[in-house]
Amino acid sequence: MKAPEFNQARSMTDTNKFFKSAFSVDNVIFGFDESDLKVLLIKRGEAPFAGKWALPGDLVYPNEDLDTAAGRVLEELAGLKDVYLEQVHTFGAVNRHPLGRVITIAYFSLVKINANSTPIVKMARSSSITAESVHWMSVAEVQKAKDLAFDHNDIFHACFQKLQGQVRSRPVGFELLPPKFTLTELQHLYESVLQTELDKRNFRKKILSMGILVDLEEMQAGVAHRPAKLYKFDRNSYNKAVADGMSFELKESKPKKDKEPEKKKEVLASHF
Amino acid sequence: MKAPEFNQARSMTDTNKFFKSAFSVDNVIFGFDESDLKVLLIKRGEAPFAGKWALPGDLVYPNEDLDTAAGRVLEELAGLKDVYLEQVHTFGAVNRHPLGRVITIAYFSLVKINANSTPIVKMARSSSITAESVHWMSVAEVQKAKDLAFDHNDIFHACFQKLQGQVRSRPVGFELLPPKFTLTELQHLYESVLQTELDKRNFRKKILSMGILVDLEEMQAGVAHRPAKLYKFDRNSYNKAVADGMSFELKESKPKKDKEPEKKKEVLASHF
DNA sequence: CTTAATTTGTGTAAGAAATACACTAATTAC
DNA sequence: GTAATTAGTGTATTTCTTACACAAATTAAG
Repeated sequence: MKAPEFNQARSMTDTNKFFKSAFSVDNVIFGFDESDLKVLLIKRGEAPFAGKWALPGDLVYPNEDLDTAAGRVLEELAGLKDVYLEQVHTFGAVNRHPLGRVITIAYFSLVKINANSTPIVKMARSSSITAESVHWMSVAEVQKAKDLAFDHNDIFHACFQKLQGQVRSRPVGFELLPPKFTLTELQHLYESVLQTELDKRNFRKKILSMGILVDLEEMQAGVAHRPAKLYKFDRNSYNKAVADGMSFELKESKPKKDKEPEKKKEVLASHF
Repeated sequence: MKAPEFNQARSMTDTNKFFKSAFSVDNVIFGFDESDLKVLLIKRGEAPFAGKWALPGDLVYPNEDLDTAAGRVLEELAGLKDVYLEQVHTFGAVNRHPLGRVITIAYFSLVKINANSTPIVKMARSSSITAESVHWMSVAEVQKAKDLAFDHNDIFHACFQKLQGQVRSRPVGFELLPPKFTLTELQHLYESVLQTELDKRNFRKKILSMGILVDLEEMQAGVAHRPAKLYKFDRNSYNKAVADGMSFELKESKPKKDKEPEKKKEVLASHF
């Protein structure tokens, strides 16, 4: 496995062989639409895997930092800058790419779909990302179908798991919401990401007790029912609260109204 | 790092700029010695950074998986196989390596220093890792000095943080202990990794209540005081417990016997 | 302009988990 | 056999988590 290939490579006159490897970034772009968690996928226009859905990604330029490359994918694909971006894992199985040794650094990013009329799916002309089409697909669907190109099912899975972990322990959920949001929207977001149900009163009590939301003294407009208060996330308060030892962890689950009480309750929060 | 190969690469005719890059793995190898958490470092024998301490690492062979490469570093350096290994983060700043574009995938691994007379620091003759010497250095020292080669201070920091997180939420601590251990040893391990003090009675209550340790009905030998019971970690019980919703999280801190009660108590467990 | 439909917003009691804390028991070294 | 050292153990208090139901605000439809 090691020495032979290596020596072979070293003694080869064609030094290209040894360096016939490259690295790419792939980006699992999450968005939250009304009440559904979605991922942005591209339909591949060329081989390999032509016609298959895949994660947007690109080779990293020789002079480009990894985070920059991941951000570029987002910008070229959707015209979005300054987006929450987090590196997750590097996938480097020898045969993961049919055309050669390409390892890929996986990122996830969080964007506000609703923000202001979704400029998404406007690929820059200059982009080196080739896609036949671009589509927001529901996370549940991607999870079920497991039909992405390359090893992108694994990558998606790792990134979604990472997102779930982060959302439970860091204030990243807000990145998926518009700046002003209602507590119900926030709760639905958590429910989508954690794929569970939460108790309304307990959720509100907990999140408000952290003192990281500001009541904007403003009401939701244009809804056909009692309007909700609008809040925003306040990063300063958050930083202070953390410095004072505030701890965040969402764990609760709604009672199952099924037949029996089943086994245990604690569906969530099985750390360890 | 691997100067020869790399120079070869640089001198090659620039057929393909995209492939003029390489990837390496770097491995933060943790060990627990009596009561001290340590890291295995190498002293570099050649430029760049000759004479500096660095993390052991190597270029990844063209036909080698990333995890395999990280494992190989361990094996060549210390003759250790089947060691706990976890990928942490990929560092790819354009100028992180003075000789060219080399991104590195960082791993941490957990080894049992005491196990049976520490075969560590016996570099395989065949190894392509060049080091003048190898040394177990205390984590605290590395943290304080911040004097490692390349961007290895950042890498070390990321890996140590990851270890701290994992140890709080997964049963990885046992990888640092011999198969049979006392509860006090286990507690000291946690204290070293989390850099805090824990309350003896609460620690025992908690860890025993999880039902993941087996009392070996055997006593510590060769100590000049009351001998302690020996335990081992039982992975089956652990898996069962997790399936039943058992949750692990270590949070407590010992009372400070300082002057004042200071601000808050909860020094640990500031997730979020 | 009344009624139906929808969603918001709120409190409390019971149970579970976390925390703080100090002395006796077992062993070896001298 | 006495001193030194570390192991081992229980409880009360406080804090956090959980379970749970109804009145208030608004729009849409008749």
